[in-house]
Amino acid sequence: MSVQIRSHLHELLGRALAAVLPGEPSSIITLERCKQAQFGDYSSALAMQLARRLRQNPKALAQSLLNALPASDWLESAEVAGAGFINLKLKSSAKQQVVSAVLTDGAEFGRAKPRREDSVLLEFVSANPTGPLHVGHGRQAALGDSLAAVLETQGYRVTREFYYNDAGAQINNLALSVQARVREHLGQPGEFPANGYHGEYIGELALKFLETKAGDSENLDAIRTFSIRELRAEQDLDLKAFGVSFNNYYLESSLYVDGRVDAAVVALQSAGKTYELDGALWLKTTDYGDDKDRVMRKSDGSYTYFVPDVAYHITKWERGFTRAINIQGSDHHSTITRVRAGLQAAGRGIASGYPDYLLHKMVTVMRGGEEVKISKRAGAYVTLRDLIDEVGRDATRFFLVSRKPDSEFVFDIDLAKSKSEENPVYYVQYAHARVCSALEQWRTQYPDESEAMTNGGEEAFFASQDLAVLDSARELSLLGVLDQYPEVLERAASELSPHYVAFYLRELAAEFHGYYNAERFLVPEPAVRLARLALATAARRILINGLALLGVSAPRQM
RNA sequence: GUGCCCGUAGCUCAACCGGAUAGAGCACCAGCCUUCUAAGCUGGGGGUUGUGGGUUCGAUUCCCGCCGGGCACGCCA
Repeated sequence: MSVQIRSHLHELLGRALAAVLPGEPSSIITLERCKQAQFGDYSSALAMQLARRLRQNPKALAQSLLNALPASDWLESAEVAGAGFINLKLKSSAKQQVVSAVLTDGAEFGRAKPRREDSVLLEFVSANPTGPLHVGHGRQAALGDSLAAVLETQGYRVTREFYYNDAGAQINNLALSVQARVREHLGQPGEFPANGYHGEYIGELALKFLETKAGDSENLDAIRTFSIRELRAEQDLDLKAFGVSFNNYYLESSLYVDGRVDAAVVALQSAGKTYELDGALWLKTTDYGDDKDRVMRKSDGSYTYFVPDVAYHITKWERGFTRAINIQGSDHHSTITRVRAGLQAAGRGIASGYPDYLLHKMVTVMRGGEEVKISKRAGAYVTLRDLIDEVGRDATRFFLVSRKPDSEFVFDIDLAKSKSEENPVYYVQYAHARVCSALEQWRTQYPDESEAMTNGGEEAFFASQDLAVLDSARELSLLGVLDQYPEVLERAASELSPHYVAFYLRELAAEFHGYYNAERFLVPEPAVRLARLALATAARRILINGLALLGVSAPRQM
C-alpha cells in the first residue's frame, strides 16, 4: 500500500535526519516518486534544500544522510545522485503488496485513512431555469460530480447542491418572452421583449402553456410558474442523461419567502456597512477589497442578485458546512469578491476565504474543423443534450473532466465520436474489457482453479496469491502505477482537480496494454498464470473505481 | 484603461504547492495479429515552455516588464 510505503520511507529518512541534524523537524522531509525509472522509485531533495540554509555541500550532506539511513526489508538500494538527490529503490516484494491491498479493499481501495469528516457543500451547475443546459453547464456538471466523488474518497461528507435563480429579472424576462409567443399563437398584438429569449423552446413552451387550463395570455404569473417548472424538468432530464444527481435543490425564491433576504439586509445595515445614495442602498464592498461599492437595493425597491446570494451563503454556513466550494464559469469571477465581502460584513463569524471557488473556462465545440455555435432548439448556444446525443455520455463526461478547469476547452466532436483509434475513453474502457475477457478464458480453460473461488469471487481468490514471480520491468512498473492511485485521489481532492484522475486512468490503461501485449496471462505454469491474473485483476479494480469517480461506465465487453 | 485567468511539439493537452534529459495522445514515418479482443503494442522524427529581465545550486513553476488571447468591469444574473 502506497501510504504504507511512503510513510515507511518517510520514517527512514526522518531517523537519518535526526541522527545527522538533530535540530531539524521531520516535517521538512520531501519525498516524491521518480519520474524516470532509472533513478529508482522514490527520491528526496532534502539534502539540497537543507544545503542552502546550512551553507553545506549538498552531495556531502546527502551522503551523510544516506550513511545514517536505517536498514529496511523493503529497500533494494539507496544512493546519492545528481546534485544531491537521495534515490530509493524498492524491493519487488514491497511493490507486490499493492495487489493484495487492492483486491482486499475492492471498491474501497484508494479511499483515505484516516478520513476527513468535514461537511462540504459543493454547489455546481446552478443554471437559471431559463433554457436548456449548455455545454458550459456540462463542463460544470462533469467537474462537480467527479470532484464530489473524489472528495468523498477522502472522507468528506459532500452535499451536492443546485441553486436556482428562480426570482429575478432574468426570470421575468423568460416569462415575458413566453408570453409574447403565447400572444403570437393567439394572434394577439404585442411586441417581443428587447432582451427576450429567442430559442425555439420558448415557442414550444408557449404552445404547451396554451394546452393547460390556465392558458391565459395575460396571466403572467401562471406563465412564469409554468415555464420554470417545465424548464427545471427539462434540465433534470439532461442531468439524468449525464449521470449527475444532486442531494439538494435550493430555490432563490425560498430565500425571500423565508425572510432570509430581509434578514441579510438587516444584518448588513446594522453592521454599518451600508449607505443610501441616488435612491439605492449600497454595500461598502470596498472595505473588503472590491474596486467599487455595490448596489444592494435598486431604486425601484428590488434587490440585486447578490443580496439573495449573500443570504444563500449564510445558510450554507448556518447549515453546518464548514467548507463550501462553488464551481462557476470564470465569467462570474467578479462575484467572488462581492459575495465574500457580504459574508464578512454580515458579521456571522464566517471565515474570510468562504466559500472556495473553482472557476472554469468556456467550452468551444468544434466539428469538422469549424466552431459550432448554435443548437436548433436553443438558438444561441450548443446544448449539453446535443453533445450527449451525438457523442454519448461516457465520452462527453470523460472529455469534459479531463482538462484543467482553468484552461479553455476545445471539444472536438469528431474526436469524441470516433470509436476506433484516437479516443481515450475507449482506450481506458478497453483495458478493463480485456481483463474481463482474460478472466473469462481462464474460467473455461482452468475450471479446477476457478472452482476454488468462494463467494468473494475473483478478487478474494487472487488476493492471497503468491506474487513473487512478478518481477519483470513491465510488471514492476505496472505495480508502481497501481500503487499511485491513492495519492492521485488525495491530490485531486486537495487541489480540486479531478482531471488528475482522468490522466491517471489513461496512464494506467497504457501501462496495462503494454503489459498485455508483452506477456500472456494464460501460461502453462500455474504460479505465473495466477500471479499475472492477480495483477490484471487488481488493475481492473482500479480502472473500475476510477471510472466510477468520473461517472464513466466500465463495460465488460467492447 | 483596470482586475482576474491563460500562452508548453503542426493540433489537443499534461507536468505531483522550485527538482534530474519538459511528457502523453492525435497527425507523420517504420514495424507487430494461426496464441487471453489490433478500440491494442513496439520504435522513430518532432521544443529557445510567447518574449525580455530578476531571484535560486536548480525556473514551465516564484517576482517584474512587454506581446498575444479569454473573461469581467450593470441599480443583469
